[in-house]
Formats: sequence, C-alpha cells, structure tokens
Amino acid sequence: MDNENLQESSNKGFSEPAVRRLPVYHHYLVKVHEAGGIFISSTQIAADLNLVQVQVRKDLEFTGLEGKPKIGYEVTALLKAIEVFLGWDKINPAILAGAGHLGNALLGYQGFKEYGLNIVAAFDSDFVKIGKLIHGKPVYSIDFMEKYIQEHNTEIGILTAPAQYAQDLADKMINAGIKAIWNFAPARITADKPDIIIQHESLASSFAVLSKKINSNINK
Amino acid sequence: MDNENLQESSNKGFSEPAVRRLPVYHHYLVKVHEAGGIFISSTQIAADLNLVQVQVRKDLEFTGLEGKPKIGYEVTALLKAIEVFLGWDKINPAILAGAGHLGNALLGYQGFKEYGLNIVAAFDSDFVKIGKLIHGKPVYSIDFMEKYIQEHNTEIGILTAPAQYAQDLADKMINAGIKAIWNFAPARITADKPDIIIQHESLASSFAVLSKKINSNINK
DNA sequence: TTTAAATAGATAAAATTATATCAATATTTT
DNA sequence: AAAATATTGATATAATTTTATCTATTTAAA
Repeated sequence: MDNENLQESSNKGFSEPAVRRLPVYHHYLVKVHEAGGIFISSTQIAADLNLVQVQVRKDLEFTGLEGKPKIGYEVTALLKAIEVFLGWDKINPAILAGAGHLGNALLGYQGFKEYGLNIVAAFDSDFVKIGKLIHGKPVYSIDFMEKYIQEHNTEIGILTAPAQYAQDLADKMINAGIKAIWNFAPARITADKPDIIIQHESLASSFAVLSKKINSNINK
Repeated sequence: MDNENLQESSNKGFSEPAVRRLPVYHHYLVKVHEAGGIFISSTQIAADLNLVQVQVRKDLEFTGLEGKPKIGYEVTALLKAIEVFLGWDKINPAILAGAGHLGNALLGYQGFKEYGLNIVAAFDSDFVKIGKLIHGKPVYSIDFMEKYIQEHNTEIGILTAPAQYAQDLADKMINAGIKAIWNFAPARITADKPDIIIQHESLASSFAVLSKKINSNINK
C-alpha cells in the first residue's frame, strides 16, 4: 500500500502526539519485560499508565506490529517495534553546545543510551572547561565546533547555551552540516536552510501549562 | 461530575497548544519591549517567529486583550495580559526533590523568576548535599520534605529524582498537600487524590519526535 | 466440541486544533 | 476629505487527534 503521498502535512505518516506517547509505553514495557512478562494487552497498558485503552491500541498500530486477540502483544517484539519505528535501533551521534548546568546534566544522563543517542563531544567558550572531560565527554572550544561537525559528519546538535547565543550557534551548526537541532535555550531559533529539523524543548512552555492549570483550578 | 476526576480533567477555557505557545510570544515581546517597541502586530510576530499569522492572533485572543486594526497590540499590555492569563503575575513557591545534575540545573536557572516560579528548597538523600546550599537554595534531608510542605503550604513540587523513587516521592508530596507536580523523572507517575495536576517533562518524548523526523527524512 | 469472554483491528463519530476568508475599522496616503 | 491599506475580530472550513462502537478472532472454560 502506498500511503506515502497522503498530504503535505509536516509529519508524514505519523502523529506527533502518538510519537510522544511511544517512549512512555517503551519505558513501561522495559519494566514489564524485566518482571518476566511475555505478553501484554493494551487494556493492561492503559490501566497501568492511566490512559484510554483505544488510544494505546491506536498508538501501537503505528509501529506496524500485530497483536493477538485475547492475548495482546509480545513484549520483546513490541519493544523492538517501537525502537525501530522511532529510529532508536540506530546509534545517533550528537554534539552539544553550551556546557553549563543543563549541558552538564545532559552529558551525564545515562538514559540517552536507550534511545540510541550518543553525545560524543561538548563545546563551550569557557577556558576553564575547555580541554577537560565532563562525565567522560570531551569539552572543546566552541571555535572548533564547525570543523568537528564537518569532520565527523555529526547530524544532531544539542543547544544548551544561553538564549543570546542560541541563533548564532544554530547557524554555525546548520552551516557545518547539522541536520537536526534539539534546542534547550529559551529562545526560538530558525533555520534558513530547508529540511532542517528543530525541536524546541521549552521549560517555559511546560511550566505555562502547569501554571495555567493551577490557576484555572483556583478560579473554578 | 463523576467521570471528571478519573482522567486528567479537560482543559476548560483554554487550549493546551495555545498555552504552550504563549511563553514563546512572551519571550519575544520582552525583546521587542527592550528594543523600544510600543506596538506589535500579529503579522510581525508571526513573521519573526516563523508561525502563521492567524494562529498568533487566535492564541493572543485567549488573553482577552484587544488590539487595534492597522496597529496591533500594545507591547506592555500584551506582556501583562499573557502573564495574568498564565498566572505568572503571582509568586509560585515550589520545592524540588532530587538534587542531582538536573535538579542542580533547575535550582540555578534564573529564568524561572520571569514565570513567577520560585524554588524555595531542595530535598535529597545524599548526606554530602544535605545542609549545604545549591545556587543559594538550601538542601534538606528528604525525610523532612513532607513536614516542610505542610508547614509552608507549598503547592508545587518539582521531581528530579531517579525513576525508581519517583512514585514514592510523588505520593509523599501529594500526601503532604502538594497540588501540582512537575515531573522530570523518566517514569509515569500517578495520583490517587483527585485534582492533582501532574505535568510530565519527558526528554524521551521530545527526543522521540526528533528521532522520528530524522528517520522519516532519510526514508523519503 | 461448544460456548463464553477478552481483545485486536476496523470503522465511525466527536472533539480539538489549525487554517482560511471576510467584514469592520483605524491609519496613512492621495 | 476621500481612497487605499493593513490589521483585527468574527465566522467558516479543514485537518488532526481522541474517543466510541462494532466485528472477527483467539483462547479458555463448560
């Protein structure tokens, strides 16, 4: 079936909300697997994760894996299917710009291995940090970033620098050949080149939802 | 209504995607204001932020502020309107559980002031950290957390502990009277009590979108 | 072997979110 | 003072996402 050329929607062939939920299932399934579970039903997943059963079933449909009526899905097969669907079965090398507190936290985060994300180097302008290791990852001068990206064909850039440097660093990354930027800086960055993927990770946006909900609760 | 408090209650009077975009406008407007801008149009905002003009207009409508045809919105009034709508005009004290790398980064993040978020204390089980200050914020033993919450009537809890402790810490927070939990732990937590707001901040979900987009680009 | 129950998959409907269009209006230009 | 224009607010439409329902299938129990 050729559902490749559906519409000119930004996300071809997948729903972003569903993709955001898949890691939640993945994390849950790892625990089920560790506990010795062989099969799992969408009903069980939904019950344990406080979700609606139909939604779980719909989401898992994206991975292409088929389940068995009355039984459910095979846990290891489902884990693998999610990983393949998300591209987590491949190793994705990434560089990080801005080795401050947040950059530090990301450099030390062990969970990334599970997603195939491997931060290979960090870049900063602070001479105290340059030349040292942070959580085993080398920190180089920000001036070498472009050269590094070009020489290593790195495709993912993680931006954890202060807001005022974000766009400039993004431009440098894109210029050097970066394909996707995961932006933690509290600034909206844009790409001139087409097909550059920019994923904004905004604490402010997340807190806004929380803050608004608290406020609405008070007022009701 | 009875079926209201099983699932996360529906968002009355606001759209979550719109609420997530408001801080983006806010950050942009601060810069416009600093640059001396008095009025701003949705057309201009959309152009600068790479968004669609109608969406910007629709989003700003939520704040209740009226603009002027041919002119736009008054910058300071719009900033204020967004802050009031999101509840950022009030001071929101919060406690943080888990003073690891990420907790450290959040404790030191100056931007929170802008959102009215004030982390007043951190809690950890590491004796090396207990009794010390991190970025000027006191770190107490995790055993004192519940007492602290009760005595200070703290409403917001930030969870930056490892996944395996997340649910237990959440239970303790909720038990002590916390109204909203901002969860950074890579684990789905649930609340028994109704009307507890849980905001999941998942690196995995965010990276999944990035990873899926990279993968889809390669395959096209 | 037959029947009942649980569950996946398919289809449909509802709700939410995004985008398009148009009339009214304030400002600028002629 | 009139005309042109940019922009808002309102209304309408489209797309996406969520939720509901129905049917077929597999397993387990009678």
